Amino acid sequence: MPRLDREFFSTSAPRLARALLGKVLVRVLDGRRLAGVIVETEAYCGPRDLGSHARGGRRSARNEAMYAQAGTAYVYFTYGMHYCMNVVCGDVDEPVAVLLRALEPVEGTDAMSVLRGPSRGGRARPVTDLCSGPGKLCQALGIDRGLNHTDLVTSPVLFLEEPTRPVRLGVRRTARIGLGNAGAWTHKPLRWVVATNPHVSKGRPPRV
DNA sequence: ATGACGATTTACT
DNA sequence: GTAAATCGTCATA
Repeated sequence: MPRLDREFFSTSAPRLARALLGKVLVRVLDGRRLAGVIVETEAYCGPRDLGSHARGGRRSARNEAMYAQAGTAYVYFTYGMHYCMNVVCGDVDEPVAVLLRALEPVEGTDAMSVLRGPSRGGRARPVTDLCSGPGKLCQALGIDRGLNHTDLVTSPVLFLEEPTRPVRLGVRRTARIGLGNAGAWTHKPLRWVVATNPHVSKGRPPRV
């Protein structure tokens, strides 16, 4: 399927967050394709956004990728044990990005299951537990700090594609998950969810 | 140098 | 529902 190009990513965070729903995230690992349809995203809207790592214009080694060109991956480590992946958008030096929060696995689910590790009792994980959260999807696709700054437009191992088939969408917007005190930005509807899809994160069920 | 905390997940009461 | 796990980053001194 055709890859998403630079132009696709060169927009605002809210527009990209909406546009990414239904697109396919592909990770090539050991020559195998691991892929999932994006079903949940969050927009981070620049220096004014008090929920963003770039709030107040913060710029450091950790969030440097947010300032790169559209189509760059921003992967960061958090809580001492999890990675989260963003797709950078906007212009160079403008720190705006979209957090990928959940995928519906479509290729390589067996490999994802291994990467996620055994669930309680050693049984196989339900497929809905493979990529239903920002940390989970990074673990399931083998995404870690080594992929920070990856150019999703040109990389052979991490990129985005159009879906093979049209995706049924029932899009809802809610407040973002897990923010500390983000002031007036805490409750802005900057999370996009395919509400009817069982692979969304458990953070906060969307109203249907 | 030190301490608080985080765009989370999991297990346990 | 509550708490533990676990460590890099950032603010404060």
